[in-house]
Amino acid sequence: VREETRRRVLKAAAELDFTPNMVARSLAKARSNTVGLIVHDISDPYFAEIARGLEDAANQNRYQAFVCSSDRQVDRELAYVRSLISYRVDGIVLAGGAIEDRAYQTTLRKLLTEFEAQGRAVVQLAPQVYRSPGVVTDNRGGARAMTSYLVSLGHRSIAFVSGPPHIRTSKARFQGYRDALTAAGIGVDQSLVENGWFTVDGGAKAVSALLERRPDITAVFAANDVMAFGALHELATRAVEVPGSISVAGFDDIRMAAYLHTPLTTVRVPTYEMGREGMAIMLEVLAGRRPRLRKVPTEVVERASTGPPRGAR
Amino acid sequence: VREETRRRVLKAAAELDFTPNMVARSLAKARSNTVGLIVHDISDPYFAEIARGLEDAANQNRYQAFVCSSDRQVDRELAYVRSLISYRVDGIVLAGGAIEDRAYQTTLRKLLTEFEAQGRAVVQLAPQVYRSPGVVTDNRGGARAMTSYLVSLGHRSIAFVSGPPHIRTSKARFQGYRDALTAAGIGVDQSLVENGWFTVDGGAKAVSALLERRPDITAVFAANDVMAFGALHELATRAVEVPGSISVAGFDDIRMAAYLHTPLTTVRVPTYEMGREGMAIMLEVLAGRRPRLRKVPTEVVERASTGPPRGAR
DNA sequence: TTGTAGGCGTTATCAT
DNA sequence: ATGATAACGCCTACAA
Repeated sequence: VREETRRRVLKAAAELDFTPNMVARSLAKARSNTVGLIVHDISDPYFAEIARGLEDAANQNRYQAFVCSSDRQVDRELAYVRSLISYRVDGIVLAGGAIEDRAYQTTLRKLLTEFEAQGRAVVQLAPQVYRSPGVVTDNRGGARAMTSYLVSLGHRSIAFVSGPPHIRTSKARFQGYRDALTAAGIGVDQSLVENGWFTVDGGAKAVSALLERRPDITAVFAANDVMAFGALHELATRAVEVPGSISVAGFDDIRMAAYLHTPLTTVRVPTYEMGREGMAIMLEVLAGRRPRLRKVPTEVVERASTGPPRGAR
Repeated sequence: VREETRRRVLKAAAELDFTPNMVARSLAKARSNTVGLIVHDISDPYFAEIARGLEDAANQNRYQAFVCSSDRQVDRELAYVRSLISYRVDGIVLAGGAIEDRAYQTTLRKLLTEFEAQGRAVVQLAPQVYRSPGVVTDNRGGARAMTSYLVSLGHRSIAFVSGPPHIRTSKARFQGYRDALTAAGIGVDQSLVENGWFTVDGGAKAVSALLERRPDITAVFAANDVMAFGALHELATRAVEVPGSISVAGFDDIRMAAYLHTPLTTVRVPTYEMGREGMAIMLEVLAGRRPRLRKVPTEVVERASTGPPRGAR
């Protein structure tokens, strides 16, 4: 381009304060520079942190991100996927764990296969049944490590507050709990397990139910941090000492976890980084490469909410 | 439309599994059915809850929402606004408080005025200098009410953990604090005020600094809940009893506030509803109406973190 | 009721 | 290096 022409064009653009129209560009290029992020609930700190990571990476690459909260409902999830496809997003990031539902899975696979066939990208940030690149945490391993840690502290009656039963992540974390108990020669007792729906309130209620049923428990392992919050609150309400009387552990290491009155022992999941990484992987796919699904290791973060069982030593 | 034709079209559409192209539709209609939500940080629970409210309302009206975290930086904020305009969003929702910066304000006004001139909508969910419909909370009144409440409990040395100085919301909440102290015949002492940047960590550090400087304080009023979290944590670390030795109050009433070890006394702000309402207002504007800026009252929610000053009774 | 032409603002292609 | 033209997929308007 000749220098003078260049100058003239730029000047004219400035005078008419020309604003490029991404819609027209998207239509012409068949690329929209947008991503869709499907989460279970953007107001859940875990997903909010992932969203922030994804957004930062997207923004740095001149992408805009749509955020979609499905509340783990299959119809809403599919409606969002369809909508994102209509909007011709370049990629879809599945941040929540797979929902176990046959019909849903079939439809989802069909939609996403077709989507990818058009040169677009699907990235997962939690175990999905649909095969796609992404980065997922070792849910089972993390839960196993945490349970083993509690066992090593001397606990034998460890309650488990689980996530919703139809979510794959819930199942994996429960399996890790079972693995460790089995390995320690302690069986899994169903009366020690209660669903907390991955919510604060659910966590509080679950602990309440568990205490009624099994007053002998010395530790509570909540399958995510928000439920652990609820659990801690319920215990505080009942004036049960933590960790003196009951130890509490969580999973995810959301930012607030370190700032609780009794800082929470938990399994670290690098949420923000996963979000960033998710976008990076998407760009790779769009560039024609074929990154693999990566599994990031988890790590037990010991804080003040856990200790030996009461009566011990 | 004739019934048979209709059937034939639908059948053909199904066979070719036709997916409407929103990009093309947007170009043709000059309406994209998308909204941009600009927040300070989507991983901050306050904004995440607003986002969820907005998203729900958007979704129900077949809109998709872009989320943009500016970190309260003027350049990022403007870049996001420009980007959203490029993407031809139908509306922009400003969820964060105004950033006090002359050049930024001027540019923002220019961009948004032009944007609105094209039949698009701007909605504010926090006091902006740009005039637009929306719903904002009574920050000053809420802070005044909370401070008065603390005074009524008998407190005289009330520390204030403020938000970033260049944010209008910070200023309003500080003014409310000052109003109440002045009304009570207690002057504002700058050594009782410390910036906590609206972050958990900032809140913890601020309390730390305040305790060094003014060991005589009997109450801490944090200008938002996340800073109050940090404050509570710092106090717990130092084994300072709450509310026995020091009372703590927050602002916003984010969901977690009720679930802390010591449930937090705070000023309720209906975040989720504000998000929903923001989208509703936007649709009104787009429908040609001219809704006014609404102010929602705030309310002090008394919980366990506050009580009379130590020594009193 | 159905069919057809033009335009939305870009990009890509092909001539000049 | 530059200019002209045909897509991109949908919508609106008008004609048949």
